[in-house]
Amino acid sequence: MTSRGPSKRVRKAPAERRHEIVAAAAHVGLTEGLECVTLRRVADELGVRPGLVGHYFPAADTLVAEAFTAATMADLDSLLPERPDGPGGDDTPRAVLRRFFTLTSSTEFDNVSRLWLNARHLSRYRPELRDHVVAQELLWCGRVEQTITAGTESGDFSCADAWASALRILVAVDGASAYINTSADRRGAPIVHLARAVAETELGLGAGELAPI
Amino acid sequence: MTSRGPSKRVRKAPAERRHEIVAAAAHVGLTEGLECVTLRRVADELGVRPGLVGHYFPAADTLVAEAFTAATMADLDSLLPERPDGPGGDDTPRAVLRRFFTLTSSTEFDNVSRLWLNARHLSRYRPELRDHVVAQELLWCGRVEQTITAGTESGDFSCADAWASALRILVAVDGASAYINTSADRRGAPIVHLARAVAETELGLGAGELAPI
DNA sequence: TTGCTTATTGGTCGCATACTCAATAGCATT
DNA sequence: AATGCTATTGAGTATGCGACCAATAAGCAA
Repeated sequence: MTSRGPSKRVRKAPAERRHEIVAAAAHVGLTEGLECVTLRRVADELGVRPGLVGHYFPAADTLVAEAFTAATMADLDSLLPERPDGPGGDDTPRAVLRRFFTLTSSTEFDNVSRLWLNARHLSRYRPELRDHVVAQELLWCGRVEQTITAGTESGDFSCADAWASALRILVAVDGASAYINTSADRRGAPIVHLARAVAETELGLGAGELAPI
Repeated sequence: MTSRGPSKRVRKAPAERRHEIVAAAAHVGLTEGLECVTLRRVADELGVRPGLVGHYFPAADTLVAEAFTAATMADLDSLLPERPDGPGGDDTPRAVLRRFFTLTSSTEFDNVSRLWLNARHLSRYRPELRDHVVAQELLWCGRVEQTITAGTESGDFSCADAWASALRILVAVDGASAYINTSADRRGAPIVHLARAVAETELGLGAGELAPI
């Protein structure tokens, strides 16, 4: 059980404490939504007083923005490894994309879909968050582009403009996940595979070549 | 100029007042976001006291939900007329879709894109709004399906499953509009035409056949 | 004109948020 | 063991929200 009374105060190095706060904020944002990333909610998560969180983040917007980046960065590397054939698995670009589409359409990814939807809307009001979201969008798109380029060079894919194709593939992914809070039960419907189909078209592959094995 | 002091109170028929409130809430939701649809904000818009709005909407969620429906219903009929060849223009299904893609990718549609993004996220927390969004999603999809079916019967389109195609087309539209608050400046990029390209593929048309004249 | 129904007001209450700042106490250094 | 730096607390301010309710007055009907 979590400690009830005012626990003995623990003094930590600023860098460590700050990192701890961002991690807690990322967890709250991922599971409950970025609107719930408040000084009080994050402080509760850590068992500290709200004032402490406010001390490290004089503007709450900064905490929300960093929470988003922390949460999405974690998924990025697992979904799209920086070097498709680097250490940690000699996956072919085709295998990487296959895994990408399998994971992004699984229910494990639902909270991540919610987070992106959340962040893209909240960016309307919070400029600092907006900057972080734009940066992540570019990062993800670049990572997909890397994978496509690698596949084109190895002869697996046939693609004239890797960046444009990456853009279109991500549009399809984001479109499919837009309904996560409303008509998510329609997932079994044709929309789940739209992103995969778009990718196959973009990369000159036959239908089903990026489907899970 | 707007009246400053407490203007003489005006007494209206409940039905009229209620409709007026929903219209004002829809305007606020469309231009400033559904989070700004509060009892106070809507009351200001109308020049009445917040208590009055609260009287007509004992639960604020209801007002937000109805505001969303009112705002989206207005666009639906202008974008996708119920009878493609009915009164008000003997447009062919092809012309209807052409206009649909032209309008949805114009900047005039930006606030509508923001509204949908807004509503789909907010549905996470507000069940009543969620119901309205789901209903609108079905309505829009059905309207696209109608147009596709009409085009298939007239021989303009070639489509096996009109409903599935309508779903995929809307996924592409929503995907393209997901970046409205973040990377909207990328609109000139290939993503704008993705939805149109998806539609052309789905309906067995050649590339560019749904492009603006 | 008088009276009555009820739409509308004005105020309050409880709760949650961000933000500020002096006071406190943990921990490393001396 | 004593000292000093500063991480941390606790309390307070200001703003905004939804919800509630008695008092008021607008406009219709008699």
